[in-house]
Amino acid sequence: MEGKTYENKIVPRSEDYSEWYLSVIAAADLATYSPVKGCMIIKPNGYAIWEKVQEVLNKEFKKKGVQNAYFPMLIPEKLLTREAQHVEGFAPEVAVVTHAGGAKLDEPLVLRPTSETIMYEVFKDWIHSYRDLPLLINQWANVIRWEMKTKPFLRTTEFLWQEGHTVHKDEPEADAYARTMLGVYEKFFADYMAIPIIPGVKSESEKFAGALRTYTCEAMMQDGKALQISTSHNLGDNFAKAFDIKFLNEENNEVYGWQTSWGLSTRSIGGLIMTHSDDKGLVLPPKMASIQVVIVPIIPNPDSRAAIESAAMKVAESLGENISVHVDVRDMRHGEKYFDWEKKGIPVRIEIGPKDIEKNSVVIVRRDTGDKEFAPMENLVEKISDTLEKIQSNLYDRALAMQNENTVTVTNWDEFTAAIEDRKFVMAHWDGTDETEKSIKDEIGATIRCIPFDSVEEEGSCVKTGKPSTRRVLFAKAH
RNA sequence: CGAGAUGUAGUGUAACGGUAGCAUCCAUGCUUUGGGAGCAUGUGGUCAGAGUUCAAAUCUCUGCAUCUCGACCA
Repeated sequence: MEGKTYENKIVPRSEDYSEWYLSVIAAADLATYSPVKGCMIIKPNGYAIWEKVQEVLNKEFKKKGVQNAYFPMLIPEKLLTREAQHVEGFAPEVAVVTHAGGAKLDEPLVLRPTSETIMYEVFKDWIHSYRDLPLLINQWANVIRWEMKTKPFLRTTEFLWQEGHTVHKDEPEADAYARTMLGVYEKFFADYMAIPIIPGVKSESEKFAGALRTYTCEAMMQDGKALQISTSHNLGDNFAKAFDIKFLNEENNEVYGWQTSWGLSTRSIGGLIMTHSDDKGLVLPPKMASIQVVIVPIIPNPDSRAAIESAAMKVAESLGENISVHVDVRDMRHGEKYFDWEKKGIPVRIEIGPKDIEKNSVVIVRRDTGDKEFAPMENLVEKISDTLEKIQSNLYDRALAMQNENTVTVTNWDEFTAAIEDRKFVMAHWDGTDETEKSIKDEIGATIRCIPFDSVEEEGSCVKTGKPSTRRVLFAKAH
């Protein structure tokens, strides 16, 4: 991926949303372009966010009985072609290895675009009895999808993700599990990423290639566009039949397994950036920040440096182990340090200078609001913990308010097109056909993001065709 | 892959066919220090190849790359 570099300048959101996004990534030093087109180098600041994602999700997965494993990146081509819809969906974006070891391969190997096929090829040998079920496996991996157009985090040729794959004894259990895992994602986004999402079901045309049903988390970015930020699929017995995943049930009958798969990728970091950041740069929710508090010593003259820095260290120690803190002792002017940490999104800044030491207090500055206040040194731990919690909930509330303000319900085509052009999330009736969905997409560029779980059943008529409809679905332009 | 645009230090920009310059960044030194410091010195560049010309960053051709817009997508 080649492209413009932005150095330290943040392009205002109002000017160009896409450039703003790229400039925030550059300023916070999260990622950079790779010599390979479409790929991205995730730098330490960006990878630290991914490590947080891994930490939190692994904990949640364990609670649900999921075990981590790892499968090869190279998949024999004929495995990929086993499930008809799956091949059709992925064929255009698969990269293939044709030569290795100095010779042409007898059978080409594909670089995994997802791991259903290679996993299920061995799952069939792991499962013999209903007592082996459910099988709950997750892997953290990279995958390759040869996309036409890429953008850091949101869409890259190679990306990191976790993909969970399960086998169950019947369809209801599989469906419930797919829903459960979507719930894990929903909770993760709400509680950690501070991103409010709209959970729901994908329409037929938007569902995963090979799935019976796809559940999704859709989030609204600050430009009003939707981001599909994670998905969970009920695969039915489509793959089980293609890969011969069978077991003996309680009645001693040989039956097919019922499967799910669910994934969350580095795209979620893109969603994090686009949800909270501002014209000063990245804004990290405290629970996703590897550094939650930065202490900047204010040094009026070189002679006072040692004393003030040691005072700053003491404050850092006093915050204890539950708050991650960094003392910035670089040889820079403090003003420059402020800007540096602001663009990196660190939630709280503590300033400590001679006047503060004299008064036995510090200055606390919030990244989300910019609010500055003096805080006495006593009870500083409580004060900081409290501030971090406030920032976490404020970010969520702010994003939720934005989503609510920009979600509208419409009844006719004029209202519909006006709202879509105005970058709203639009709840509208739809006749349920692929043709109507496609014609809406072709005409105005909006797609059905999902049929929200909380969409109530009601009589209505499709905004495009006027045909009868039983519930409203969520339309929006998507990233 | 189709259509259009653009390629000059790390970055951002100048130069009629005639000495490649400015700013920033980086490095060094001094002075500064409660919100992006100042001065001095220094390192570093015409996308690649061919052609036209006394002379090419500039004109022509080819290639490559990037950007914007479409088709694809977690």
